[in-house]
Amino acid sequence: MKRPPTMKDIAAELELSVSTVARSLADSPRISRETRARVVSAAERLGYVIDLAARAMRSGTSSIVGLIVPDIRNDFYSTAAKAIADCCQERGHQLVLAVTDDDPKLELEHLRNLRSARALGFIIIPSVTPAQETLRLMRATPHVQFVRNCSKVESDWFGIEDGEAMRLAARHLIDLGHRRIAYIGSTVAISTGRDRLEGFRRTLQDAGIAIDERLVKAGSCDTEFGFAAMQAILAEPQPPSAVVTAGARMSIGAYDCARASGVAIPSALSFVGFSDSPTLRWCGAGLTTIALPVRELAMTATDFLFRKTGSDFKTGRPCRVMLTPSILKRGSTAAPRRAIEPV
Amino acid sequence: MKRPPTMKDIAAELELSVSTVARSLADSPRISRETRARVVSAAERLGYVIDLAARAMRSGTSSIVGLIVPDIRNDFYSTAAKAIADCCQERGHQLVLAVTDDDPKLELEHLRNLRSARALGFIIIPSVTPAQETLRLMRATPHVQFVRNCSKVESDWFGIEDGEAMRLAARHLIDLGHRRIAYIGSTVAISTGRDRLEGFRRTLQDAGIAIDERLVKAGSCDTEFGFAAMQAILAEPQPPSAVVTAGARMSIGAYDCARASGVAIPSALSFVGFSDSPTLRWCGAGLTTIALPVRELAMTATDFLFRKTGSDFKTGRPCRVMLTPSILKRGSTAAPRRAIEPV
DNA sequence: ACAGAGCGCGCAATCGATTGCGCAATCCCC
DNA sequence: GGGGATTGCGCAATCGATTGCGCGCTCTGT
Repeated sequence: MKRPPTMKDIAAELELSVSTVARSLADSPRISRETRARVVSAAERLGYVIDLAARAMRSGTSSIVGLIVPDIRNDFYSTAAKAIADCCQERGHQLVLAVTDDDPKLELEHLRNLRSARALGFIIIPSVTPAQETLRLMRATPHVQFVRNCSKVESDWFGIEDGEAMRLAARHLIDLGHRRIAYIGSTVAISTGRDRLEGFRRTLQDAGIAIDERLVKAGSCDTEFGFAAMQAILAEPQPPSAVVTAGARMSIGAYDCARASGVAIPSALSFVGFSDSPTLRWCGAGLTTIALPVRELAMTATDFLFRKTGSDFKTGRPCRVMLTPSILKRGSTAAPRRAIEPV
Repeated sequence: MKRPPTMKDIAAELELSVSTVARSLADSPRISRETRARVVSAAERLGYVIDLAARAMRSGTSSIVGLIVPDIRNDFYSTAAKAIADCCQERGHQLVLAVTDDDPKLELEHLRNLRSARALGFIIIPSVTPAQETLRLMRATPHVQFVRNCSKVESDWFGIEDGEAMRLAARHLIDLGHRRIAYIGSTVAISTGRDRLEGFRRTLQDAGIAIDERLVKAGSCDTEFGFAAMQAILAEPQPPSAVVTAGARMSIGAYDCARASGVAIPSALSFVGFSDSPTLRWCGAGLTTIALPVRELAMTATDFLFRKTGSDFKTGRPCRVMLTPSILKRGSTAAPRRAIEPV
């Protein structure tokens, strides 16, 4: 519990001034080789570690990087968190984890905290409806938006080709012979929800398939919604032969509901999940799913944030990076029982 | 990017001294009601937020809490992280996430960083073989050990009844009629690995069942080991009729291997998983698994850490809290094909 | 041998919040 | 009405690292 030694302690030990100690540890050229060596050795011996608070105060900004996520239990975000943590660790930054539960109030509070901590910058998956002040704070601090994009703030955005993801899913089902395909996704209030649904619609349209709006469910991002949506879809007089999901959590809920309802997958219903994790391979004969290059995306975003906060950064138009998802074809999709001829 | 306003700005605005501003915001009784109100309103108007670095410097300790985990993608740890993040958020602390990958070097580096940041304390799931300096740093900072216990440091420890967990698993299988039961767990170099194996052994012994050491696999904590261990077990001339796993990651790997090998679960092999997550319910007819009260445990541990760092804390003997796991009986366990009579 | 150049190091201010001490004004009571 | 008590606020130091400036010493060239 005793305080770690400071530069003052080292200076006293060696009968030097604090300035000299500071310059030695900073590798300043104005210090003789010998003195530097003595200082470095004494620092090590005494167990000196720099006081980040003092440095932050002096420099006006800390080495803290914020990560603002709706849900850390979500495999998608925890994978991203791991990648981001790795990047931060490499560069000697502290990663502050802020979980919002998609609650704008919590989100704002976390943003305020990060501002209090004079965070160097942050990576944010914006909540569905950020508060006004949240937007202001975002504009006032270097940051990147991750996956979701809140267009009310002009920021750099690192996302996935959401439309393409759904095109892959829908195309796969269409190729298998499905014509009546349901969609369960997140609200169109978020960019990702909008783009995914858009991609789904377009693909079906391009294939000349009419969309039954009763089979299109877009709502909240949680497991419960997925469950309820699937329930509603199964209760339709003319249930679909396939379902596409467009969100990791709701995908889980939807699949859970289908299983609980005794629907045979894939013989009675083909199911395309969203996002990937080791456990998903277990579902029945494995889950056909949309895989996202999460780690790559997260590392790209973090690197960019660091470059941006660096001194040599020229600010230009907001950067926009989109990585392409892929589809993992496994056992939860198959041709429909009776292939229906295209209309 | 412009600096947030400071107390000095507020003081200038109101033609007061910085001291008065500070005392007003700190709700000191030595300030008139009117002045306090003016200060508070000006602070709000200017968008003042306290500079945590300055406060940390003055007080000698920041409001940062460290969370040192081997793997944030593990559902067990991410659930704990969520609970801990919630606690921190409630109390206005920043949670710094440090992922070690069970690498002692990374672990040490993170500990050094937290010391640099003058962290208030930390919650650590110790790596398998912490470095000497890691132990020293642990002793020098308030912390609690979570789940795993490194007995080389006398700390407060919040864990689960590991022996009891395995007793539940083994007992369940024995009651179903199994007599040849394999064990796949983590290395006995960690406390949890030791205690779990111990619990497994004792339960079988108590039931008068001899243990075939060829069916006992204890190794690293990862998915790969689980896979390999299961492979080895299935290759035995006399394979078991049931398997108990004692770790979330290796449980996944083991199950994966069994499936890949075409072993029918539960008819040819009963399988007890470890830890729980929404997706686990999907495996075949659902996975029988050991459920751990993660959230409760994490919140208890965090609360304790806060109490410990508080001023009114009387230090006594290290605290030791053990919560009890439960077993979720689902579809991956059943009676063996031919019940074997007890020896 | 002397002036100027260059090297090595210390002084002191700074960042923002906090706090012990002190000063002035008002108040109370007898 | 006067002395002590109380109230309301400012001064200045402090935490630890960083940095512009300057001082003294050594070295070099002529």
